[in-house]
Amino acid sequence: MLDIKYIRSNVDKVKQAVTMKNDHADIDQLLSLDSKKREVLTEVEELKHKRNLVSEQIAEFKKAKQDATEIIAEMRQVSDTIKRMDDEVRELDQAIHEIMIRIPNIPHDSVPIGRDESYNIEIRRWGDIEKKHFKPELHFDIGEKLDIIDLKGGSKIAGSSFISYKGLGARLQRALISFMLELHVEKHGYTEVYPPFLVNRDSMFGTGQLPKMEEDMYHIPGDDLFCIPTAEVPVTNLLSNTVLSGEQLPVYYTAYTPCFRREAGAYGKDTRGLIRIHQFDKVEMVKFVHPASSYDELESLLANAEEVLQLLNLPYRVLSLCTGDLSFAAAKCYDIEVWADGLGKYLEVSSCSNFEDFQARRANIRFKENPHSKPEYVHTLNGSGLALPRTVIAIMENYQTDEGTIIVPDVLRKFMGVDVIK
RNA sequence: GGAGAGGUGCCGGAGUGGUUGAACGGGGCGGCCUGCUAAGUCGUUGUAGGUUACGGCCUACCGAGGGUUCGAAUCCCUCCCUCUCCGCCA
Repeated sequence: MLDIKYIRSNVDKVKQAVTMKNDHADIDQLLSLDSKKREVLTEVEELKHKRNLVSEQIAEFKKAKQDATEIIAEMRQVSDTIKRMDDEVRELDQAIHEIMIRIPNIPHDSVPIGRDESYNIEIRRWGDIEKKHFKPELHFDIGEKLDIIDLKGGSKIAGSSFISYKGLGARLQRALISFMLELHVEKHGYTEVYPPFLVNRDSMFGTGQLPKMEEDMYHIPGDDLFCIPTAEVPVTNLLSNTVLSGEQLPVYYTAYTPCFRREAGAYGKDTRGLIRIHQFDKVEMVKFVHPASSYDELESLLANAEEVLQLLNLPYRVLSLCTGDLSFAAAKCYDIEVWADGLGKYLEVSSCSNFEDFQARRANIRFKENPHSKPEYVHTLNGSGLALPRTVIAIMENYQTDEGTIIVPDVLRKFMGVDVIK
C-alpha cells in the first residue's frame, strides 16, 4: 500500500506508475473521496470536542445536584448527528481503502521501462553452456525412465499438474532443501524458520496477494485459510504488527516450504513435466531492513541466490524486470533464470524483489531508529533461493550423461549418499 | 469437541459509568550524585489521524467489531486470541 499523503502530493507520479505497471486505479476518484472525508472528519471532530466539554459540564451539574435535562436533550441531538457523520466517514474510508489496496507499488527509478517481458534487461550471464556430443533427453522423459518422477501418480491422486517424486528423485528434493538451507544459514547469516503452510486472510493481504490474486490461491472455505503460494507470505507476516528496535535490523529469515498455486489461466503454457506444477518446493529468503540500505540489501540477496546456482555449477542469467513485468507489490525485481539443456532454454528459478515499504505498510511492520524516534516502516525484500522443480530440471538435463544417467552435483553428494542417479 | 479463566501502555499489574491516556511497581531515556560500578535522587516516557499562525490545538485508541448512554477501559451482543482441565488424535 502507498502512503495517502504521498499520493496527495505526487499525483502525476502515481498515475504514471500505475500505467507503467499495466495496472489501473482511479486516482482522481480516490483524491476526491479523500478530501471529502477530511472535510467531514474535521466537522465531526469539532462536534465530538463539544460533546466532551458538555459531558464534563453535565457531570458537574449532577455533582452539584443541579438539573441538566435541557443540555442532555441538546446533547442527544448532537450525538445523533455525530453518529450519522461517523457512518459517513466510515463509508468514505471504506471506499478509499478499496481503491488504496489495489494501487500497485511504484517502480524504482532504476527499473527499465516497458510494457512486457520483452523489455526486461539481461544484466549478466554466469557459467558456460556445455556443448554435449549427444542430445540430452527432456527431464520428464529421463525422469520416468530412471523412475525418479511419477507424473501419472501425481495426477491420479490430485489432478493434472501435480507430480510425485520417487526414490532418488524424492531424495534429491531433500538434498536440495538441506543444501540450500545450510548455505543460507551457515554462510549467509539467515535464521531458519519453519512456518505454517496455511495462512489467514490478513497475512495474504499483508504481502499483497489479496485482494487481487485470490483466484490463484488454494482456499479452504471452512476455515477461511489459504495454502501459501510462497514462504514470503508466512515469513514476512511473522513480524506483522511489530515495532522493531533499530539495532534489531536487519532481520534475515530463510525458510523451506511447499508452495501451492492454482496457476489460474496458465493452462496450455509450460504444462509438461516439472515446469509449472500446482505444488512445488522452495527455499525462500526474506529480509527486513532499514530503508536507507534496501537497495544494497537487494544486491546481496540476489548474490545469495546466485551462489546456489554457482555451487551447483548450473549456468544462468540475471534479468532486471521492466515496469510492465513487475509484480503488484514490487518496486524492483531481478529474475534468475537457469539454463536447461534438454529444453534448450532458460527457466526462471528465482525472483529477488525489493518491496520497499509497500508490504510493511500493509502488514504494519515498523522500527524505531532509537527509543525516542518515531516508528518508521521497514523495507521488506525476498528472493527464492531457489525454487526446486526447475533446479531439478536443470540438474537432470545438464548433468545428464550419454548413458542415460544423471551425475549428482558435488555439493549435493553428502546429502544424496550417491554420485550418480541411474 | 466439552468445561472454566483471561485479554489494559515496553513489561507486571490496578481500575466496574463522569478531568483515566489511564493509579502503583519495574524497565527505558535525560539530569544530578558518584574515582568507577552498584545504589540513590529528580524529571520524562504510547500510537494513529485531522488541523495549524509549526508554538500548538483537536479527535480516536484499554484484543476486534457492533450496541446502550448526554457520557464507556468500565454495561450488553458478536467474533478472535491466550491459558488450565477433560475428551479426541499424528
